[in-house]
Amino acid sequence: MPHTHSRHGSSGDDLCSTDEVKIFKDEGDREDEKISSENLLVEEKSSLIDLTESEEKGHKILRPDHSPVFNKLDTHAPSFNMGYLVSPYTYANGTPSGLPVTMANKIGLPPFFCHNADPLSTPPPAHCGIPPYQLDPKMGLTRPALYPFAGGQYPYPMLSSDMSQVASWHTPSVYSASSFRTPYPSSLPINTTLASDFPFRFSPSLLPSVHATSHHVINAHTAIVGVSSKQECGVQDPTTNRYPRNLEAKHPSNVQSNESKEATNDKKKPHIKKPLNAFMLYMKEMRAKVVAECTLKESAAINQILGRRWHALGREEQAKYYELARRERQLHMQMYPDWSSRTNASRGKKRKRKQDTNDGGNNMKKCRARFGLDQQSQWCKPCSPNLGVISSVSNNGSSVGITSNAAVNSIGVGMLAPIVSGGTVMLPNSSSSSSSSSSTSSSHTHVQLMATNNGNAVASLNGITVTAGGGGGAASACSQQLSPQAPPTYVNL
DNA sequence: GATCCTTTGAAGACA
DNA sequence: TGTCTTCAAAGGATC
Repeated sequence: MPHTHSRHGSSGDDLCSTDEVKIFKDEGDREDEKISSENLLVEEKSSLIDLTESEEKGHKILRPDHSPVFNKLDTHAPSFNMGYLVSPYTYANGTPSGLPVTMANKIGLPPFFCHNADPLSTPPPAHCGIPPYQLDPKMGLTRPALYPFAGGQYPYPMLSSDMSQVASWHTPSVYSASSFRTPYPSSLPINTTLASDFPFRFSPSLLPSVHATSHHVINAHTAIVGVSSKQECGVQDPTTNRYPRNLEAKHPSNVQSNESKEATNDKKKPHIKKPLNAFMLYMKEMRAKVVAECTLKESAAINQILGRRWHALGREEQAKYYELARRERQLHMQMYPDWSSRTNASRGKKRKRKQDTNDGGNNMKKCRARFGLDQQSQWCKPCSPNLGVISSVSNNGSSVGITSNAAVNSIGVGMLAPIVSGGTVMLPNSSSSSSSSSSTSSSHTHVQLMATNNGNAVASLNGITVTAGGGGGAASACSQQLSPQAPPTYVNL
């Protein structure tokens, strides 16, 4: 069987040496619990995989609970332990702004603040693409009228009481069916043990009814997809002079005679996608949240955030995704015993240019070059951890995306704040500048926001007033603010 | 319309 | 054995 591997995660560990991720503390004493995956040795990660692989190879290790994974997750601690979960702000009606971190921990709350203030709305599963925001193709991420507050206080608690609602839909969905595709055909036999152990990628119709809970809002997306135009027969790679690996008859002498025939055959063959690895599963789950938290829409930027968060994820949390991925592979292997990644290795003409660092189309690289940042830098952040950047006004002119180095280091997202004259929003300071104190206020920086008539944003941080030009959210500071008229302004926090 | 970008992990190919 | 490459997802950007 092709599903054996001899490698364990490598690139991620490499990143650990360069990718700075600050470990934030909760208000409580959860410091000890926070085990960053960056601290994981390669051997440790390997052990995670080895453990599951040993099971995969038939050495079924006795585990106390093989119930659906998402059930287990209901009780575990949140994935991220950030110290700035608690908003010091109040609602417009003056009620306390949200749950304390400790409570958030108890309910398995992710460390994300959520703009969705509608307590009646149930955020959709990540894959549904319906974030609790209105996504206007022109205006970008928008929200329903959210600025009815008075007095200029930032009305969006980083963690509102409504977050319990968020928790209710987020936490179970970590491994819930709603978060993952259902790639396997119902006609294929399913090992019942496995199926019961791995329900999240089966639709209710594909599984015994016992799994068809109300939580399992299944996306009908399947791993078997029609052959798209991308999936053409392999061509010789001009850079490597290689021929696709999955087509044995791709030698030039055979290509001409077999090309059209195989192309026809390939088009008839359903494309069986690779099972998702742990990180992919994590991304699929978390993407919608990241999109909702900030103004980002570009997947590349979002993936950078998710990559950071993945590294910041505790070992235990990661292990669950590794386990999930292992089951994905296991099930995939059962469903498609003849399939191997080799099958998909030559889907199209797509050949990456990873080694080409002079790619002029890379906005991040452009931005780095413009601001003299090294290649490891992300988000146009300056090198100093004590610097921050106010990015830009969002497209609808009613909010401003703010990102600081601290925010990037901690959660990797920009903050979206409404522009109000005299409005205030807080940026989380970096862990280096925040003590272990439980005082929330000591770990945040107050930012005064003001609107201007020309669509720019004026923000005042600790008495320093800066102006940022129009554009998008935090990521847009990179992708859109390349105009010399409106460079991002860095300020000391 | 195809490809790129960006991330991590899995796995095959190759030296 | 180690290195390289591709593909999984995602969607805006670019060609």
